[in-house]
Amino acid sequence: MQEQAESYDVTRYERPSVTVDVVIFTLIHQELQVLLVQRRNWPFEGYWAIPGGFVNMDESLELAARRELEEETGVGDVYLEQLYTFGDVGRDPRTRVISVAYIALVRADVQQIRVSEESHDVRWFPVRTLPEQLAFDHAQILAYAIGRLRSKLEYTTLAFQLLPEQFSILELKHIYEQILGEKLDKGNFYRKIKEADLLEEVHTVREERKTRGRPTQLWRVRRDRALEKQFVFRWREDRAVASGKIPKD
Amino acid sequence: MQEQAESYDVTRYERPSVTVDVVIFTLIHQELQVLLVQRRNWPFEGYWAIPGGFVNMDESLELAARRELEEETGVGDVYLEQLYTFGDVGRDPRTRVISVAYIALVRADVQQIRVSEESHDVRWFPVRTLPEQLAFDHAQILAYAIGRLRSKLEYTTLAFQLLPEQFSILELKHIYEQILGEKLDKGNFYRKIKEADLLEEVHTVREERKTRGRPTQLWRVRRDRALEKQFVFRWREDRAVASGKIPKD
DNA sequence: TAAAATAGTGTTATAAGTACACTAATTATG
DNA sequence: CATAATTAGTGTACTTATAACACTATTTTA
Repeated sequence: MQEQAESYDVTRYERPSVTVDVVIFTLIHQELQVLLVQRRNWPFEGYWAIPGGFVNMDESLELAARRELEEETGVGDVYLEQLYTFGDVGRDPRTRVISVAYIALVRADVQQIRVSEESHDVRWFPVRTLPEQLAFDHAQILAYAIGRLRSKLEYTTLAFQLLPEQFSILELKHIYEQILGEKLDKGNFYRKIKEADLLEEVHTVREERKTRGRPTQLWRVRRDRALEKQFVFRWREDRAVASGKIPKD
Repeated sequence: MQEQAESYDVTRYERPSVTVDVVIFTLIHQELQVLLVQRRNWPFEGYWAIPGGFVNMDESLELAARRELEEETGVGDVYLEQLYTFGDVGRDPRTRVISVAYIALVRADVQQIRVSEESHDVRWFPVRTLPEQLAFDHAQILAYAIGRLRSKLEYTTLAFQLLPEQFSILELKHIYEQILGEKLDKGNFYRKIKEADLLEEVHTVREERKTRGRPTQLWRVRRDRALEKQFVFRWREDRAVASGKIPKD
């Protein structure tokens, strides 16, 4: 109510609690996975939930999300994006809670997950085999997050956030297939990623080979192009995003 | 902080205030306009601002936005969509305020704006001639809203929310041009909107003519198709949305 | 030396978007 | 009644992106 302030009194109104929830994605075993915590206390004791926590008075929303992420995974420098704010009245049985949801993408090779005091357990779940019941309205949040990730992948370079520093083009293609949920043509994919001129060859080989066949060529993202904020590698040239609207509970 | 609740105490933490701000768009004189209120009190006294207000404990965020909208414009049944949540620490000098911003689209023929007690004035501003200084971080919110509107128009039927019940195809084209900021080909536009099979003819004529030329054919949106939630009329077949990220203050 | 895996190239077909010229219908006005 | 003006289209050619799929080339291990 920013146009009101006659005699502004901070304590005049009862206030909702504000939390941030962070949907943390990664890629393990070439599969898209999401981090969930198992609740130790009422309500929804024993249920899996999206990690989250209160916003402190002296930190921005994004900072709160980064802190929360750091507490759960020990990971600092990651891609983070605001998803949606969930604020229906009955979504938390304790009190009125408004939750600003974020998406985080962390690299497969750097997760260091911890179990906090408030949780029984912390685990990565493949998005294709999530627990049937989640705490609060977290199933809805998660579904929305996956949809957003899928659609954003089609017009951004977001996929690289999930890959290690060095990767092969077929691995990159595999990520796109995982998140888009469809097979892509190998030849077309090679052509397109080459045309984008976004990658540079890495001249080391991976490990001792055990399989036969031509060895995997490793690549990394060209620093100079990645820093151009304008540049994106689009798998499809242009594509619509899922509607910003969300289904009702 | 939904996974914590050892001995949950509602009063344990200091809480930020939560408001909704509603960026209200309409079309007047074939131009895209936005509703702003002029603040009567400190801070930013005399500055123009996006209308908004506190979220009550017993209403959802969307309901709060609808209430706020109704209070400022008297309009009830409109398109409403959550835009983004702004929560930086210093954005309101009075106290910590987290603001969930919404976009509303109202029809040009139904605005009944009122001046509330807290405002000097309420006015529609063409988006091309906005006040130079806005209150708080509202310039940023507004810029983000216009960008979102522009990109969503390309893959939804959203434009119809701005038109009166009856309209001509050239008027529809004009809206698309206004919001997209580019000229569109007349022939291609006719072809495309006809193919979509979304409109039905209205057999009344508009008013007494004063200009010569073939009279304007009026149309309205077909009820049966508009209700299919899946259906959208895309101006371009597919198009990317502006990044969900927002520039820092 | 053959099999297997990566790393490509070539070609064709389809569809969507763009640009622009052109036709047709209907009205007011001199 | 002729003409200008305005709405309402149609026709067509060009370009580009996507998709499908066959084919070649390279480099390794067994």
